[in-house]
Amino acid sequence: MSSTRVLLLGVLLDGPLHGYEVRRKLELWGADSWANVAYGSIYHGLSKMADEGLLEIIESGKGGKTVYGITQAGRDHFYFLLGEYWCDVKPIVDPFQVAVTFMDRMSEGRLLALMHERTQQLTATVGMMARARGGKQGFGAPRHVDESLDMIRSMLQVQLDWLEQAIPRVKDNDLP
Amino acid sequence: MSSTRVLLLGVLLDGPLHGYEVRRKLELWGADSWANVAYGSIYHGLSKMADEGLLEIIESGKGGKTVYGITQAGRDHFYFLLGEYWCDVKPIVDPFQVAVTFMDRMSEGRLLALMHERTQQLTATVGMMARARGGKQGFGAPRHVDESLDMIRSMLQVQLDWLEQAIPRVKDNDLP
DNA sequence: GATGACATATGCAAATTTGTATACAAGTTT
DNA sequence: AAACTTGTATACAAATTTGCATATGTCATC
Repeated sequence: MSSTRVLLLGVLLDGPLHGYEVRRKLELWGADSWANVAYGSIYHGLSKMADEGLLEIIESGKGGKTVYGITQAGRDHFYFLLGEYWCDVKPIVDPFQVAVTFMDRMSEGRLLALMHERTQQLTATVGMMARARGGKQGFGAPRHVDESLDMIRSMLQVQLDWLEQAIPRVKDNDLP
Repeated sequence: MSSTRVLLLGVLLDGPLHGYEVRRKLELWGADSWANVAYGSIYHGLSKMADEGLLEIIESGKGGKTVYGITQAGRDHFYFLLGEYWCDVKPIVDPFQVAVTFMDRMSEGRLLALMHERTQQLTATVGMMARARGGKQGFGAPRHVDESLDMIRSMLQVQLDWLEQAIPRVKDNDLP
């Protein structure tokens, strides 16, 4: 199961919002770099949870915006899910590892070229994230959302470190 | 988009297999700890890609097993996707960061309890992964799949390191 | 006041994923 | 050998996600 529901419920804890405001808040938090919420899913998620009684429709804009608020059942469910997310070690989904899995399917030349290319991409991304740090508070984002971004940055650093030691190994035919 | 397609195509590179064999191979590679392939999706993915000409049905078992092989179009598509996975820095989806995002929604007591609980869970998981390292080669898994598991272990270590420095900060009211 | 460029805001069909039900073979216990 | 557990193997309905199509508002500029 994805994290869409917790995110939607969590965003609504402080008061009713309509779909687009939810989206903005998630963007502000940088959720797109550590969660997987396609913005199209927001509207489905909201209306589904309203059906289930976790949310209620505050203002049904016929043709316009629909404002959703969280119900007590919704709050309860949120705290239940939150507890799970804290306790359970769920798998971290890293698309790069799919690439690594098939590193033996390419010629050494192509592999090394791609490894260098990725090193550059990663360095740029990590640098950008470091600079972006703290820039969101001005727009009302809580201070601790930066903690998530720091962790993501460290995880990208793990990829960088791996590349750094793997490149010489590939050259020495120690890998794959 | 998820990584189901590359994984299925990649698993079939070496020769035709039926659905359950694909599943076993992915399990052997430890794919469930860094990818998100529900085993139910395998059958859909295979038959869909067969429709699209990326795979071909080698042996259509009416009522029994269906064996799929990769076509040239499938190989081409695989290498195209693989290039993308190497170059593009796609978001790492980490469910724990959802938990961190809402750390300000709990009492300090409960938060600290959950942080300790997670520290323990993580320590256990990391230990298990360290011990499991290398144990799969005996069953025909390529040596470099361990590289993925190492990276995942390091990423879990990032969570541990974060917790270690965050716990005192919470106690000092420096967080959230 | 027309034009264009953006930001705001939602909905939906098509594609995908999930969880579970099903079936049968093989082994093993009683 | 009947009654079980376990492993093998697939399919499917229901739920979810995705990418895109569709409006509408607004602000500047010519």
